[in-house]
Amino acid sequence: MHKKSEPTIHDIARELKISASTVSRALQNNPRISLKTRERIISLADSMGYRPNIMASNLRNKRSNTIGIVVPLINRYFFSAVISGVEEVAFKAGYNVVISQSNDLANKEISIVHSMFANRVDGLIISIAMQPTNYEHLKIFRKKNIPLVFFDRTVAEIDTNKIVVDDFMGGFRVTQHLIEQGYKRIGHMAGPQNLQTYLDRKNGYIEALSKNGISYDESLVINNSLTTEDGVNAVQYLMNLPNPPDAIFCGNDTTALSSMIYLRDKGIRIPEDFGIVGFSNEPFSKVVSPSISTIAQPGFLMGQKAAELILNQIEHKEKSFKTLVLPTELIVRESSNRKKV
Amino acid sequence: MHKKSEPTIHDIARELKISASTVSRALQNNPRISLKTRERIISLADSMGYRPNIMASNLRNKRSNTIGIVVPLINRYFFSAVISGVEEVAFKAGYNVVISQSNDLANKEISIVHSMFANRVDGLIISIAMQPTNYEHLKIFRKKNIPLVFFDRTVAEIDTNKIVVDDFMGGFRVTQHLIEQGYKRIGHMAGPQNLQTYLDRKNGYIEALSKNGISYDESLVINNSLTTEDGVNAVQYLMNLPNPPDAIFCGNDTTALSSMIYLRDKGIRIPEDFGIVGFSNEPFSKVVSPSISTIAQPGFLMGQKAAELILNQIEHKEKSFKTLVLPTELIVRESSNRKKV
DNA sequence: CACAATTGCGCAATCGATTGCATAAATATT
DNA sequence: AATATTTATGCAATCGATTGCGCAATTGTG
Repeated sequence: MHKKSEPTIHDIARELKISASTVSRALQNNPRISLKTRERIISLADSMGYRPNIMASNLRNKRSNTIGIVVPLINRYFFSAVISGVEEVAFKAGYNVVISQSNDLANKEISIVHSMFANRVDGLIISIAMQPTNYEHLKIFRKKNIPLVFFDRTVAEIDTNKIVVDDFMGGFRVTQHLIEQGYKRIGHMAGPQNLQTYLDRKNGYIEALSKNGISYDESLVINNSLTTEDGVNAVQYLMNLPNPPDAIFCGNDTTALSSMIYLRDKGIRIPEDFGIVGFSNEPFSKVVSPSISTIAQPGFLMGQKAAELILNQIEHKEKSFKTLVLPTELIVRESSNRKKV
Repeated sequence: MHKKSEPTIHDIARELKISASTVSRALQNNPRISLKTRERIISLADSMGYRPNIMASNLRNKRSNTIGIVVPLINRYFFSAVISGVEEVAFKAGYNVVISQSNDLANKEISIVHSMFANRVDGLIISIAMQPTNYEHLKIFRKKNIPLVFFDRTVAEIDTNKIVVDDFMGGFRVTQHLIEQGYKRIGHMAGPQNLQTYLDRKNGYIEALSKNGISYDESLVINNSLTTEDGVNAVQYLMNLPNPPDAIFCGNDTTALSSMIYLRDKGIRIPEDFGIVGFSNEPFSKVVSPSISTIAQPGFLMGQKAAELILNQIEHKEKSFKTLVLPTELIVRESSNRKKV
């Protein structure tokens, strides 16, 4: 905070020998104040470099003009795209955005969410951490009726606004595409199965197999945390099976890449011998060689929608909840395109 | 804000038939309150689900417990890494971080910075927009003595804490490396020259040429905004010169990549016929093919340092300013490594 | 011209937590 | 036992902006 205290409406009032109420009203363009007085006030305020103390205003108005956003990791393309979208919409509506990252740890998430609550954010937008917990910290928001929006990774047992991409269709399309490309044994690297997102993708995968009369072989599905190392370990394991797969649908682009590099180093040709598809369309997936087929998730749009939803709840007291399902797009690139579609 | 108003210290006081002062002190573990009373208060506070209203506390204490951070674009690896570093340190110290992006537009930056001021952030960490302006909005912070830290893109005329990477050495090393690799005519794609960062890189480039007895040819230097398209246009232009370069030092990895793709499509072999080095070590530069040599900037570390500096100013009223110069690291990859070092 | 309606502004309480000073009670000191 | 000291708590002002209510001055109406 500032050493030299800032001018307040009282300073302006004293100078002009009027009351602080009048100053406050004038600055809000309240019609109860005459044009002449208002002009005197605004002109003095300008020359004094007056800036309203938003903390005081917020306290009185019982709102913080702030939206909280919690992501697993800020420094990840998809999440920073979402943040960027939220920020854009929120800023235009006169809101601030405070962000925090959970690092995918339940305890940090709980601590962050409590802090956001104590700061009286007007609403919270969150994509939950991988590490499972009981979500009591989030249920508080529902209990107190503070707008809450989940995006991407949601909590089924909490009824509120949610925005997800169509993970089921994403998983389905990826698998369908691999089948159409003539791959016969398709594995799947799934994420933590406590997250709906990853469950849906897997279900889409299973559905596509079934529709094509391919029996679902559970031994080809690996549940891991989708880190670079996990990717390597998983393909290594899969390729050592008696009957290894000839394609894999990876839960994200990171594992798609690390799998690809591992296989390439083993002399396996992509996509001729082995097909790979990722998920999320990280920027690198377009520029690596071979480029990686993947599912595009509209991160920026998702952020904008999340902000719009929460602003609706905050400002119009919208009561009904919806779950927005944004479309995903299959992007076919080299890593799975052996028929050169 | 909440419909059902939250319990306050007054509610606790009333229930316990004591004063709000006592409650406030007890919750701060003030030794003036007896253990017995404190325990009663804390236990009741817990059972009521009491959470202090930080806005009220902040108003009274004349601090916001909030650090503002402004970046050109959240959704860029380097900047989100910095944000991540700031967030980590700030959170541990009990501060919130509010972020905004300028989209490299001067007007949005001004608007954001004013908003941060009105919100009484305890300190501001900023990397300025490319679009030049007079920086009056930032000088206010100095005038009012609100801690201000520049990172990466700084303003020379404002005396305050700054954190930069050693751009000069970065530019120097890149150029030296290209020379050592036997490239003879080295071009440079420089960014907007109103930013010190890019000036320093260019000066490093010039110095390396000079040290190696190579005359500086201004026609090989292009000043642009370093977008993907700029990169294509620049190499296209350079390659059409009567005496084109055989290597280029690009101001960022984005242009290095787009240049590379353009040249590859023209049948020019990288690095055999033409050497390319970028700047910033974007994640993709490691995984593209050929992989791109670049300069690593420690974004996360920079964020941590920025947060430490500003917390020092806020909490210990540190008066002296320093400019931290973080080391850069040349990462030699395929795009410039024709001698296979 | 008397009364009503409108306009312009101020008083004082409020939001919730904090804190200097005062007071009361308990304990220590001589 | 009387005074000094310590301990425990309360009173009331404060941070800066907002707003319901009321009052006075101005303008309008019959």
